[in-house]
Amino acid sequence: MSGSPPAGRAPRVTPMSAAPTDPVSSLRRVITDAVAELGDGVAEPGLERPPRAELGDYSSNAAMLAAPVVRRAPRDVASDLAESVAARIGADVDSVEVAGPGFLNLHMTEAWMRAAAAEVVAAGGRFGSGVVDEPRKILVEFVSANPTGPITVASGRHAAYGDSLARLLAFAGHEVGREYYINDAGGQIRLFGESIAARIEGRGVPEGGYEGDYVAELGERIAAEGGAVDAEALAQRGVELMVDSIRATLERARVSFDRWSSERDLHESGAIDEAVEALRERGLVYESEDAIWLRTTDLGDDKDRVLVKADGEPTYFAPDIAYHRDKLQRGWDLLIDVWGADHHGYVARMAAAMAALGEPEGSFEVEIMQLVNLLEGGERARMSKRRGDFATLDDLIDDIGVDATRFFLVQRSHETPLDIDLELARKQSADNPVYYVQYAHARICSLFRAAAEDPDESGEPAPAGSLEPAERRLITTLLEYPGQVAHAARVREPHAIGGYARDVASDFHAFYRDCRVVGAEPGLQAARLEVCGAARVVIASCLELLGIEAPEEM
RNA sequence: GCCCCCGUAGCUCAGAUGGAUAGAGCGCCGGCCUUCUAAGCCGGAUGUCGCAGGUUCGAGUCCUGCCGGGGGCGCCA
Repeated sequence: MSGSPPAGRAPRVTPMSAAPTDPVSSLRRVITDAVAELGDGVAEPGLERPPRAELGDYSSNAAMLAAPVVRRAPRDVASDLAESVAARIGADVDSVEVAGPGFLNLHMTEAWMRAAAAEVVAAGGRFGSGVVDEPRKILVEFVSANPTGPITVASGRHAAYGDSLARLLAFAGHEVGREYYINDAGGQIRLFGESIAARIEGRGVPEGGYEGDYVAELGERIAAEGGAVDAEALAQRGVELMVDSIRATLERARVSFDRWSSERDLHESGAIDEAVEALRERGLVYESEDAIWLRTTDLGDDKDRVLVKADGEPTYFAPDIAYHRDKLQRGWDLLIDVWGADHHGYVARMAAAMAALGEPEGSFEVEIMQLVNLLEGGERARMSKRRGDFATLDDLIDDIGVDATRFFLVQRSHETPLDIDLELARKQSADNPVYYVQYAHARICSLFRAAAEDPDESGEPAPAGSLEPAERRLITTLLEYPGQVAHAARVREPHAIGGYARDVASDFHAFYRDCRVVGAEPGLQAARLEVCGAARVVIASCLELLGIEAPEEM
């Protein structure tokens, strides 16, 4: 495999350069300013939703944080802050109350709520984006499954996670690249070629070789093409075909890459030798027992590691270092690698290598993925690429569809083992969270269609007292979105977006029950439609981050 | 032995710098369609947050030890 195939196309979320303002950020700023007046040294106050709606729309622990600094009782500080905050916000707040141990509870006005919904609609697809303080150039490397077999469900989880993470980081405001590293050199590839040769010749595959039916199919296909059939040529051609097939599967899953990097290229270009040389210049390389070692113990690893084996062949480690060096030389300042749990023991070594290359701490991260189990009536399927009995990502997509596949694969934190209940994933009902969220979106679109038939052209403002609790709750949840994005991006957890989307859908369905939209009195229909519009913006945005379609009707 | 992850409702899991009465889904029981999509909504039951200490005005969250589960510790990739 040489060269880089063109990147596939997937929907991208537009990154924003300037940090936008949003209603919640503005409130947060007011609190911060009020606290700053009390003196220095107070930690950044929190602004969150209180546990019960009666307590207010927003709650801050500012007074409790300030109390020890100014040496006064929390509730005492709180009452002063409450006055100051109320004055700063002005007409948008109904009241600022002191509650419990010293919380500041804010009750916002109806007008503020409705204006906030309008802001969301105005921001559209940009709402929630560009929330990161310090944008970085981040390269996410993920999947990178060996090109010796089809993409399994486990690799599919890497794909869904890595792709959503890349979308999320870009949306949050980082510059993001996505890359697949093809391990097209070394012993496994040799074995792969020998396995194909064996199948062509009708022999059994060699010890530890690849036995799946796809190997025989590859053999037939390559044999039909004619040309050389030695094991090395077979391996090369086999890898090419496998990579094509892997790319097709991933694109089907709406996962694309900006670049496919080849390990073989690193061998041929001399990049590996250069990397070893660079390490040698730093005095971290030595020879022992005919092998070449990297002194990783100086950099946090628990033993030194071999770069070049006694037989003169590089280990897997050496090209990996060369590859990471190349990524940095291409201008990325943070490399995020998504690895399987079985590579956990490799993290310290790679981090040591990065340090050996002189990279500052914080320029390399590894996200470790846990396994996926498919459940069907309690039965578990174990997945192994070496044998022929694995479950492929294509199989899963055929079974439950792309949307459900993507949603379920990022439903849990990537570092937690995942069980997928196929029966549930197949179900087209409210039990299935994918359809639950999509249905909310379709329902909103349906409302807009109905409203177009019966438009509210009164131009009146919404009547006073018309903001129902369910409506207030929905708007407040929608306004959380920028914070949700910032948090999910910071902790590299796109699954949080899925959970949040479900909350939005749930609040929307409750709103739908309590608040008549089409046919409401003049002024109110338009105002409520604005809330629906805001909900549609946020749900569509969440779904896009997850690579899931937002249907207009179902 | 060393390192990493995990232990929260019957099940699967959320719980962001420590904050108010620890949440959701599934499952179970019972209700709701002559009005905007019932792929929806509402109500009900269930917790020594693995155990024991410690720090704190306050601990599921932080610290220490222990118990239990998973994974990793190759001149394989």
